Amino acid sequence: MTSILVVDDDPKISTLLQTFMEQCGLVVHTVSNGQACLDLLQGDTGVNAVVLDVMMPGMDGFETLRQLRRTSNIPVIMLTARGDQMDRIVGLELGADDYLSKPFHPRELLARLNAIFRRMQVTPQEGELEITSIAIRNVEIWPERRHVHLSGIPLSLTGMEFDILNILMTRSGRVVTRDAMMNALKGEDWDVYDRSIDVHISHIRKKMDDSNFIKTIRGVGYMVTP
Amino acid sequence: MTSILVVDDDPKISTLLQTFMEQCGLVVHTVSNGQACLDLLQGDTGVNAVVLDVMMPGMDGFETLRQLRRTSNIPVIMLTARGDQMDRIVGLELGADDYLSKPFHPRELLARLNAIFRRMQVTPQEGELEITSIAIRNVEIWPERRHVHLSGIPLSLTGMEFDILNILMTRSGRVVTRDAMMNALKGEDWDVYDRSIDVHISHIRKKMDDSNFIKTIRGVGYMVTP
DNA sequence: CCCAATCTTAACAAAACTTTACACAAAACC
DNA sequence: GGTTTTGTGTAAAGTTTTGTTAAGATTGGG
Repeated sequence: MTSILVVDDDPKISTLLQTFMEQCGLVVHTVSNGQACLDLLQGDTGVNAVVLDVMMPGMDGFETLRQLRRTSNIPVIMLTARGDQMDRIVGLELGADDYLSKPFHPRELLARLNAIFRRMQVTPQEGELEITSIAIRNVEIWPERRHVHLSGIPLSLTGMEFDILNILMTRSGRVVTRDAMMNALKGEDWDVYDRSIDVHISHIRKKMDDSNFIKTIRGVGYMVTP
Repeated sequence: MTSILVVDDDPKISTLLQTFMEQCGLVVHTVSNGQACLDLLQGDTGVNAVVLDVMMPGMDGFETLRQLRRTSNIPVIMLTARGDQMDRIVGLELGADDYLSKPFHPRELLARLNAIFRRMQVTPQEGELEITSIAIRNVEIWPERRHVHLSGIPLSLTGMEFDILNILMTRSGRVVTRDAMMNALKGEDWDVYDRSIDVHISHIRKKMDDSNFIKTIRGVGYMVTP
């Protein structure tokens, strides 16, 4: 029995999706805000996928996704304002599995859910492997433990430095923009001068005594190559 | 090594995607019609995903996908006319994994491919342990790592210099026009005075201490011969 | 409340990229 | 062949972006 959680503050959409999907044989739960979503998914609830609206009062969809991804890789489809390319890209970078632009036909949502389940080919619960460490070249990082080793020797980083290195290694092989970092590290409501990140990068490089591990992609951001 | 098949009758799009994705370390094949796509995928070709245009003369994308799905569940991203909701729904119901509306930025296609691979748990790192390089005469280049060796000695290039050398070596034996370079390196919306490339070429030649490795094709562009 | 560690901002230095300018070379023309 | 036209090589100046340092501002523990 496949179970879906719909997170949307607009009851019209929630009930529309609920009735439509229930007719198609799905179990549907609905909540109206991000916090409730996180709370609900905290335990082992048997939910197979989440449909998450971006625009919500209080904690928005991005923030919800960001926090959700700390502990879970449950499939998430995001509902974005129509045609907003930025929303889509941000969502995918934060780890969304798909998105859907409003307005949309419930039928299309269903098609996408099917596509995701077919792709996964395994029941969602099975696929949750916990990452203990990521190793790239002579650097190994334990995200949960917040430890880093450089050539096997512990490296002492401050909180922000660790977060930045962590996000770069987690997304190795892809460029991470300063904006993406700020979004992933704190919330949208973090208006920090971009250059603050440059300073942290500089400090990390100095502590690592290696200016090449983190590459500068001029005009875009930074990257770690696997 | 991740391998992609692009199916599109428009050579402009095919080459644009090919150059962009090759820059990103993917192996890209292109064919211009659905039948060729099916023929190519008949055997075990090691292709990891298909990018399929909907609107093609003869067998269109839907028919191609339908026949493909009889024997394969390889990931397929469809390219649809912009904003055509019906196309998207039909495509997803036929078993497409995602779609992308034209016009789109190659970067977004890449983001979606990554999303699909992540979902499939075929993480790029898994297949990319092997370092692939292109070696021509006394020059060896590692596109993913962004490293170059000249006669076995590391050569220090700036980002733009590397990109230019990389595209010339990736497409060795063929002339690359300045326009093609600008398209491949940045987006279509990059209005730079052509001569900027000449200056970079000049710098590369000086750093390599070799004016013959990159040949000038007067009135056309530049070329590296294997 | 004070101190110390950390984070942010500001300012300047350095690097990378683009544009300009002119010398030179190749092709086209007469 | 000599001249004009066109395209390229490259030094140098101009612009943008990033690196680095150091001075505030913030935070959290004692």
